Amino acid sequence: MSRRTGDDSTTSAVEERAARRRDDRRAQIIRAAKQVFAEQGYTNASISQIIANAGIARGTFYLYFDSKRTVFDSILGEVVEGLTARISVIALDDTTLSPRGQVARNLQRVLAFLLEDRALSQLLLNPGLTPDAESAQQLDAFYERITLMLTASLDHGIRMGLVRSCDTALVAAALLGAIRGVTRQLLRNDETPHIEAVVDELLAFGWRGVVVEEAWD
Amino acid sequence: MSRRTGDDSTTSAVEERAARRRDDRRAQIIRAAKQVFAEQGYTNASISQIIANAGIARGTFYLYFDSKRTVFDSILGEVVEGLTARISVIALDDTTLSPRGQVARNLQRVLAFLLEDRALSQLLLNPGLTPDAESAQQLDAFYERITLMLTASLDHGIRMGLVRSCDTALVAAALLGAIRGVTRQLLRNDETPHIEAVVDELLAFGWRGVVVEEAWD
Amino acid sequence: MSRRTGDDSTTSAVEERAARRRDDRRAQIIRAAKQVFAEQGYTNASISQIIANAGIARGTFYLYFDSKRTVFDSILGEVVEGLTARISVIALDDTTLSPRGQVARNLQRVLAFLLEDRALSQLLLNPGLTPDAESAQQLDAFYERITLMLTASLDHGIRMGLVRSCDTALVAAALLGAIRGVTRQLLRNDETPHIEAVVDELLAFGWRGVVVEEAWD
Amino acid sequence: MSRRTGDDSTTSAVEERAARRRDDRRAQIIRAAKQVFAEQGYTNASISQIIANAGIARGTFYLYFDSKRTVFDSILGEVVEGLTARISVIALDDTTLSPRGQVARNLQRVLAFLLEDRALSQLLLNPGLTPDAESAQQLDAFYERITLMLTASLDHGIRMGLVRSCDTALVAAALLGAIRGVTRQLLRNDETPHIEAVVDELLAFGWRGVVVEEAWD
DNA sequence: AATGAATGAGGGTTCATTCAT
DNA sequence: CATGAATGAACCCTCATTCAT
Repeated sequence: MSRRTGDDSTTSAVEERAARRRDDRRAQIIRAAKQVFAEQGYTNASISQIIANAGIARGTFYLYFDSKRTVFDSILGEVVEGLTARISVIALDDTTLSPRGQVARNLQRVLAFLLEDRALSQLLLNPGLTPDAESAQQLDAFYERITLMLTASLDHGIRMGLVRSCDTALVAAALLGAIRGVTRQLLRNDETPHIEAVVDELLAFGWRGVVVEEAWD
Repeated sequence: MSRRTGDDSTTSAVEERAARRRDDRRAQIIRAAKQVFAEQGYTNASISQIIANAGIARGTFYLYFDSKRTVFDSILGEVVEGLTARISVIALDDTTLSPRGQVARNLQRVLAFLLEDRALSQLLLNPGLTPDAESAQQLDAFYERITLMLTASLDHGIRMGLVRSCDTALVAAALLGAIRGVTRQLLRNDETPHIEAVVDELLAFGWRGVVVEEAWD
Repeated sequence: MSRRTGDDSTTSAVEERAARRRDDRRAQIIRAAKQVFAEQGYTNASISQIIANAGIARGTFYLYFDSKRTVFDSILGEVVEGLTARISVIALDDTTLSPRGQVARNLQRVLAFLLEDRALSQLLLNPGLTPDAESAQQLDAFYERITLMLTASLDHGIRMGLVRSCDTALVAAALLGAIRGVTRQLLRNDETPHIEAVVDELLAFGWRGVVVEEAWD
Repeated sequence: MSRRTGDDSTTSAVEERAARRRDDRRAQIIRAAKQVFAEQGYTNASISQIIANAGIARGTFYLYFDSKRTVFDSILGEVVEGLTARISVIALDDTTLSPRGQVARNLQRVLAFLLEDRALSQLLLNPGLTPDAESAQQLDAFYERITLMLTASLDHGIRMGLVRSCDTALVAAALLGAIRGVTRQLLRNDETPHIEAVVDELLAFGWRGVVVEEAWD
């Protein structure tokens, strides 16, 4: 069905522009939807609000997304993916950056990502804004993954004599909770904070809580 | 909406029985609604589900509550009130129980309360399950109150030389987050945990993170 | 959920009246829907038209039927069932009524049934008014059944020496078509016809065809 | 909408080619639409299906037809016209072909036309596949015309002593119905039948009915 | 006090039609 | 000529709320 009459074999300029416009529209809708979902939650949000927010007609929405649910899943996928991409596993044998430095870098990237798109963060922090139990589980699964990573790190740290002996699963939950709590706090205030300072403070809090003192710094 | 508090002496036995029946019904509906709200969130929950769960007729529901919203607010009020009642301000001059002991007692009471009614806890932990932004703010306000209490305590601790110097607002947010994180974890597992052990672990985590080491037991 | 307090074990008068009212409503909706479907066809018909025709509110419709489709199926089932019940197999050994008489009786009952509810008949005569191919096949299956019955009768008649040798399947289709054609004609005219006369004429046509024997080849 | 009929001499070759291309496109769309309408009925059919079937873009459709309705009317007109052209009035004074032969020839032409384009025939046989009551009446009017022709022929035949005395309107309806019934049957089966044999059988049925004369009353 | 049939505003979605490119 | 993105009216259905019994 695509035409191309006397053109060279690569994508023509016209097609390129069309593709860009299409992506723009999609992004525009996602932006609008994200905001509405973050404010109202999935169920309460209405297509009417989304399209009003995006400044498009009812039918246009369905040109870019199959359903209300589809946009939401797109958004949720985006945030989970975005975060996952910003977290790298701590390497204890890294000679260029200390474990604590690596954690700091992870935190910095994550916080920067979250503060950049507050609506997205609201969705991430509130599993209840989600369409249904199934969707909430997608988020839960993400958090579970993080918690397991943290638990494993703590376990490893204990074996290395760097971390004091403790119920690592519980402490991991507490650590993740602390990060979420601080993030929530940051989002509440409108001014963008000095991320490095926040990370330092957060690390100081976490470190002094879990470490065996003699073994560190 | 509940009658009789001052209870003038003319109340007959008949009236008393009627009032008790009324309160029972109310409680029955609240119980049913709480469960449905916790599972589905406010918007997704339907009156149909609530009355089916309560085993009453549609009209009966509206005999006891003005609207769907009203039940929810009742429930939310109940949980906030219940928690507030279980938290007492730390008294540094208390000679019978150390500050740490007082915090432990608070935590124990709060966790016991939450684990006792899991549906309630879900609502508390997920502001997104709430009817709207306004209602979510009621919860936020509660958390804000707790955070301010914690901040004040930390500030006081710093002045007394018990707590290391830090961004107390941020650390307070982290502490509250840690508690929420652990609670969430506890609710996920079905088995009821040994609360004292959890509190010990949580305290150890928080303490070692915020204290000036030399100054404490 | 059903109550009954101090009542006898059988259905109470109240319940009976409620059941009757319920059936009345259902019938009222079916009546309205039948008319709309007959005039517009399934797809073109709208719930708005049906409820306007029935004089009820939107929600009320869904109190009695799960969906637009459900009403339609109810109606289609009713007509197929009604017709099937009015057709009895011809018994050649019946001593009280000749085969031709039996056919006449069948035709009379069928025509009377159809003329009694013209909307129903429209649906029966026009498979195209149906929701989809699947639903149309339900009708087709009915006609197929009738055609097979006719074919079998003709085959039997040939073996008995009563019917001239012919392509019975084709003649059966012609016979059924003739009946449908006449019915269509009757429905077009508003006045209710003298059914017996119609049946006589139809039978004469089927039996003997149209010619005056002596005058032809 | 189609240009050039009187065809003034100034038409250039270029214009001619353009006109032909235009007609081709039109035919292509009609072909696609016919199929979709026959399968789904007017209302169920969507422009999307038609253009997908025709392999053209959305806008192109509206370059050739004003609306969905317009294509349908074109198609309906085509079939009615095609049939009308294939039916010639019976001439009793024709010395080269007997009346029965003339009827046979009519039937052959009609059946051949219908079997040639099954989609068209579906539309013809199912007034319910039509946009609305108004459109259905166009079809009805066609059938009415045929019925009147048949009635007139029968009346004439009676006056000539060739046809037995009967309710000619009713018998005409039966005859037309028989033809439609047989056609429907032929369309159901996929294999193309031997038309002459069918016509013979159909004529025999109409002429003589189904009985073996000696065996009855 | 209790019931449940009835209501109608509002939800998500589809689709014939238009128009800038 | 041809395209396909954009439009918005209209569709089917849900559900909080009311009210006669």
